[in-house]
Amino acid sequence: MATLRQIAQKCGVSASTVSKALNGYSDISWETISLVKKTAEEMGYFPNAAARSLKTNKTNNLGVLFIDDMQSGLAHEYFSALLESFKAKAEVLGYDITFISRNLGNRRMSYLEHCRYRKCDGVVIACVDFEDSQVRELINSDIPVVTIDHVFNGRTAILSDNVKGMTDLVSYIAGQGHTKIAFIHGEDTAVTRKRLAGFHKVLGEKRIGIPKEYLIAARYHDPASSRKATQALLKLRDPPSCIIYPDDFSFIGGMNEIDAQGMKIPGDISVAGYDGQTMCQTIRPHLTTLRQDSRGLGIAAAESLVKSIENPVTDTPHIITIPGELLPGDTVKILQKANYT
Amino acid sequence: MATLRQIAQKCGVSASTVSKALNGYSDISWETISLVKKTAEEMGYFPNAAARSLKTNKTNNLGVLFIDDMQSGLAHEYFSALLESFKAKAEVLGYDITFISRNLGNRRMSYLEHCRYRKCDGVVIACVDFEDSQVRELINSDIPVVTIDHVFNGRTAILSDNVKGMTDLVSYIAGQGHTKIAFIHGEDTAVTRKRLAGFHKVLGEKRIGIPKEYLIAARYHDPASSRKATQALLKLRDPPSCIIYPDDFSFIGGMNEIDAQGMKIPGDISVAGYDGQTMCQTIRPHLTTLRQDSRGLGIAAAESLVKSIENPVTDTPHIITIPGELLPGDTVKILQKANYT
DNA sequence: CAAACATACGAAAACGTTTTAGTTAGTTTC
DNA sequence: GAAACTAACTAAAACGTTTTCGTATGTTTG
Repeated sequence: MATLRQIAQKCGVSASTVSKALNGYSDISWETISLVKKTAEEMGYFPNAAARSLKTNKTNNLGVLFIDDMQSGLAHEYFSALLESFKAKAEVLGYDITFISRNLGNRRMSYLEHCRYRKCDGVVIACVDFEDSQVRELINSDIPVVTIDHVFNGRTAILSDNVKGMTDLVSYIAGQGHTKIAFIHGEDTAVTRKRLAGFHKVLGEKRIGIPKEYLIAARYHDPASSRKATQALLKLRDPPSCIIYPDDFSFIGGMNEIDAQGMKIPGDISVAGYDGQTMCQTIRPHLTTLRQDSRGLGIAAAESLVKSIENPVTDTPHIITIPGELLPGDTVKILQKANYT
Repeated sequence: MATLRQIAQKCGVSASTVSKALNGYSDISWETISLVKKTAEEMGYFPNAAARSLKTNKTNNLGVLFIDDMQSGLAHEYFSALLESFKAKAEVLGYDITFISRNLGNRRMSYLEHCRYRKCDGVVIACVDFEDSQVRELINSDIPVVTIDHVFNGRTAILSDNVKGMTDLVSYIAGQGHTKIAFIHGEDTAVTRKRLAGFHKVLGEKRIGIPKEYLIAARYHDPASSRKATQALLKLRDPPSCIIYPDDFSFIGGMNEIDAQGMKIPGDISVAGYDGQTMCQTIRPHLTTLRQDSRGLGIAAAESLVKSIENPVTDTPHIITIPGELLPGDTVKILQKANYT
């Protein structure tokens, strides 16, 4: 690889001049600049990232902290799309990405240490146990951070609009005439609480009662867990006419149970998911669900993070909420068209 | 962050001594080593990756070249699992990973240039157009490379065993008494050719004829494309009793068509997929398919790549074939138990 | 006892940049 | 025509390591 010095030699100027010419300094003549740029191009010059970052303390590298242990990290379509779009946007903005983990080789290190070791200019955090002390250490550090689907004091956060999403979904279901709506929700997280809020809001406004048994917890992304919950719901003396699942994948577990009971969707029971996973929009019947704009989240995260890196003074922490989109699908039966209130 | 010099000062030795102590040189006394290590620990020392790699020309970074344009990169469960396991294994071996792309910021660069810019110690290439001239440039470079599911002259490759996989799958189907087996195969790639070879091998051995119309091309991972192919197959005067799809996701398209025709799986027609995607093992009926060990591929890739980086002399290019596993499922009807030959 | 050898350490150069603080030469200004 | 500017460049230090080649002791040898 060509170095600055080699270009300098070929152009008959000093290395500093070449550096300045390439970096747009104003005290270099136009002729020199164009000569240098041309030779650099010819020689296939690329700056040595290590040398540059050693000097500038900037790496043009963004850390990505997605789950660590356990599987579901990239398996979740929600997160793989998020990562994909984040990466794409980061690239456009001139940044590469590096996965942050708890240890490299036999060396044990904290997330923060890993970030410092690799000198990440900023970090995006998602899909992670936000109570973890190492995560908190990172969030409380001086490294620019953007979190996804979780808000921290004084930090920029990108949120999928779970309140509005759930509101839209439940409004739609109620609008089809359903009054006996059950919600199998996920574990107690910030996201879950938002969705519960949306759920209660709509039913409260419409004065639709919610029997305690209609709210039941399951694990996210775990069809077996949702199947069990479905079973419990179907056994009730007064079973719901519609079940909302924690996510599209979990719905599959419910579907299996419904099938096993010899019931039909949506003839005998209506269902809805949450996510907008491709697969569930491909199989029949199309699942009624709320598509989360995970690509939008990824893009917003990259933009926000880079902005906070490059304009540390003018940029102040903020919260961006990305709306989802109702996908009506075919799994919610029309009981009676309610008059829109 | 603490630097070597600060540790040196605290210990009353020179920077070189600290460096040597930390890197296990033999000309440092045991007492000094332990003193240095202790102080380094106390001061939370981590070597500056940039400085180190500037000097050693080693970054402990592996490049990952997965698809560039178009979506399906990480959406494919096959690739997301591959990436996940590759990353995990690489971490254990002391390497971080960096995505390689065609341009950073407004700068256009080739894959090779990106690798050089980031000084990747090695690169894994998968899920990419292997005919692309930039890909070939990278493969022909002096950077250690491991390719996935494609063999290049003089390069280490990790392959999912498509010949054996297809052989096992078709043997199983034929073993259930099927003689009219259609294969909707993907675009013409190395993988497709291997699967076709396996397909022909089994049917040839069993003296089962293959009408031309039973071999039909579709696009991988595209249910619409497979649906069309399915439609064509079902319209035949002598339609197959079993259809093999290019992959599990494509099967969904076929399923929709079969459904639309009012036919039942496997009562009226049998089907099989390829991949072993979680979703298709969760819905009912469980898809008969061949699970590819994508995690195994990722692990093998990381191990091979690191080995070739760290032992450049003893390591010679090789091909590793990772077997899959037949998942019998419920979508292939037993016509008559054939006697195993 | 001189010569040879070990042992434990340090000085200094080097990696390829960026950036500050000059330095030169030419041009205005009064 | 000296003083003050300006334009265009360069020298050199610095970033934090690694590594080669010394050097200063002390210990064996023959």
